Amino acid sequence: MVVDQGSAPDIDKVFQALADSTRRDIVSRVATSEFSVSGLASLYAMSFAAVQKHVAVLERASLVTKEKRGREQIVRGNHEGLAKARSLLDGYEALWRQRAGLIVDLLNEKQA
Amino acid sequence: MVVDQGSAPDIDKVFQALADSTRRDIVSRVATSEFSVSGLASLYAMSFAAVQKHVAVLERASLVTKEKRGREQIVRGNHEGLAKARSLLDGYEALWRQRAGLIVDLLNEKQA
DNA sequence: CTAACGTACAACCAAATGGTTGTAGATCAG
DNA sequence: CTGATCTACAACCATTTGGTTGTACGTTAG
Repeated sequence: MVVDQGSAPDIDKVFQALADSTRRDIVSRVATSEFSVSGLASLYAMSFAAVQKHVAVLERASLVTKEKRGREQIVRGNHEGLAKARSLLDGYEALWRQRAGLIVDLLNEKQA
Repeated sequence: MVVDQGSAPDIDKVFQALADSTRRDIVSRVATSEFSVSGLASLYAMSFAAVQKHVAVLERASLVTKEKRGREQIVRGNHEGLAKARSLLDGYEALWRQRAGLIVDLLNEKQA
């Protein structure tokens, strides 16, 4: 398929991970600096375990990485997942722009 | 501001909508041509009602629009929701590039 | 008019999600 | 060593999600 970049389950994980405002906030914070999991947890009005789960979701989506440092786990932004999502949306954008001048579009109007 | 970035719940809906491969396939198909809901339903190995629900999710996320034509509902791509998601991801990308410690940054990209 | 088609929507179900509390293992400070 | 801190993970709960079937209604074709 034209738009497909990476396997569907992986893309599912990326968008699913981004579909939560707490997780998006974590992504934007770790994009510019490092945080321990507990450092992140102190920012939100929810339990440590809840934040831990959010970080795990982001990690599975390749949007962040964790690295053990002493007794802390340092969370950093990971470009990989973000790039996946962006390239997919760029693909849709390209399709969309392609549509404007497409005569085939008119021919296919009744097609199902 | 040129592009409205949208409220958090709206963004939630867009990413949530994109976190399903059937819905992403619908988005890519209606990006270039029109489909009735039943036309879309014939493409997937699931019930009409299931596809109807997927379209409803996409519509609530402003990723598609529906327009009644006779007894059919014509589904078209809508640029609005897509633009929302893209501008948000572009924002993350910008944060990422602003990040201090650029050497470490580049090393991380090599690994990915 | 009648039958078939396209849609809408409700009710139901299993699984996933987002949160909680509690327990336990490492690691650091004193 | 002891205690505080950071993390991991299990169990539990309410809500949402993604699917189903069934019913109802407007629209088009014959």
